[in-house]
Amino acid sequence: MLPSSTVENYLKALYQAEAAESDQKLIPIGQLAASVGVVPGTATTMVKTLAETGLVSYEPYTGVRLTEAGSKLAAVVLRRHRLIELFLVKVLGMSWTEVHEEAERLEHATSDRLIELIDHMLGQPSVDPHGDPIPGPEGTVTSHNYYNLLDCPLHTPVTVTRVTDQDAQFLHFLEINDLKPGQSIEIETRDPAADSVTVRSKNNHRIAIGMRAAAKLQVTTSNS
Amino acid sequence: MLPSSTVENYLKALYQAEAAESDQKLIPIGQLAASVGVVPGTATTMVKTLAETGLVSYEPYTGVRLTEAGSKLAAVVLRRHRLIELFLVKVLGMSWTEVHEEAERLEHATSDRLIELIDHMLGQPSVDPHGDPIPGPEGTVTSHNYYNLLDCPLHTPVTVTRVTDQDAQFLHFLEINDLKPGQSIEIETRDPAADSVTVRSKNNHRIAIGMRAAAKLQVTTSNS
DNA sequence: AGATTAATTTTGATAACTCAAAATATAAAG
DNA sequence: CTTTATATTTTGAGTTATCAAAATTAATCT
Repeated sequence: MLPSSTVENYLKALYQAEAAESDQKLIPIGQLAASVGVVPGTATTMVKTLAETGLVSYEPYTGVRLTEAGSKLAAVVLRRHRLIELFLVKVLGMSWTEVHEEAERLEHATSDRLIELIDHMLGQPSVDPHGDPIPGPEGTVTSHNYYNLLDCPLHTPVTVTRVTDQDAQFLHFLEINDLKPGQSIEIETRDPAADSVTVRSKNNHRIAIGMRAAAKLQVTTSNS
Repeated sequence: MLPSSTVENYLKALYQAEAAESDQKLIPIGQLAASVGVVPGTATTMVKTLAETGLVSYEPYTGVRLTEAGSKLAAVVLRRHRLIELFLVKVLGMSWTEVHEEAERLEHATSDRLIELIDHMLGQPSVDPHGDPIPGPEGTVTSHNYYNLLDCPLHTPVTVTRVTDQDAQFLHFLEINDLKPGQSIEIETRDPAADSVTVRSKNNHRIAIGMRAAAKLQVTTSNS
């Protein structure tokens, strides 16, 4: 039986939560519920059926974790999502700030066939417009460990390579401030007390962003 | 409230049933149920709620008809479906024989925005790969009245312009016999007793097809 | 008209997903 | 080590869409 889009969304949320916590601890139900957008009770019920299907392992009052099978399925959904995003940007000329919503619906309606055609047309890309890695057809991911604006070296040119937030407002903010993936920037100051990071971007423009936002911008140095 | 894909499918089925019957009579519930793929009782229930929403008018034991609103919505769904089909063929290189299934799912997951981008990229086309007319953004259709292989003139070159069946097997049959839309053909014989129509296609190939199939092939003469 | 047949509607159940709010378990704080 | 706060689970109920099968209506055929 093929999974409903609801199931796909739960798995995807778990996959991303697990990826965010680099260690392999359980995801609490409340967090899962919040990111899927349901009340906690609903998530509990759903998780129990996912556990019966063998897609997650569940420890009551403690949390959930994807099984091998669940993780693979989630990766396939993310593959669809990210290839669609890139396709919408590259082929249809949509803005990277708006493709997330669209992909969120399309990812549940595309056949494997179509996804592989898109993959081929795009030249088997490895990252989507936000710099998120695109899993392979079998759900294998090659994930890099980038710096973010909080731990990268100061006064050193770095390139924005990944943005770990899909909010259109935020992405738009990055766009108008030359902080899109691909752009070269340099950190000037980092002030935890002021909760602020000062960035020098293209054309020597200076912008201060909060540390919450800074953590969402991942960068690479020229030698990595 | 935006309509569920189930509702969209019911409306689409009704729209196409009404288009098939050129006169404006009611569509019997049984027929609707069959084309949506549910048992009649289910269709009855659904039709009653559609009637409450004002999308259809319903006469118990007699049949259903789309209202103005329902008709418009159905046309918008068909617009999505047909633009997607053409897009899949033109841009992604899929075969016209296989795009129907894919569009059947995608049509419920595409935003107006995306549809208009596709429309623009394709140059605001008027027909899909099967020759079906593409309704405008507001649900307006310009429908032609083509001949079909049962009533077109004999021994006269005609061009296949529309195929009113989405079955992949059938479409594949047409493809390998040079009967795709755009192809020029000529009717040689028509024999009701034998339930057979003989067609001469490109390269003087002759093929006999049943009248049931012949009725699904619409053609235009050179002067129309 | 009366009986048979065919289509339609109704009824009762089910599956998947959800919420609100009560009950319970765990963690934190005094 | 109790009390309090927080997170989780359970319970009861609602929505949408479906089917099987019984009941009803309409149509057809002597």
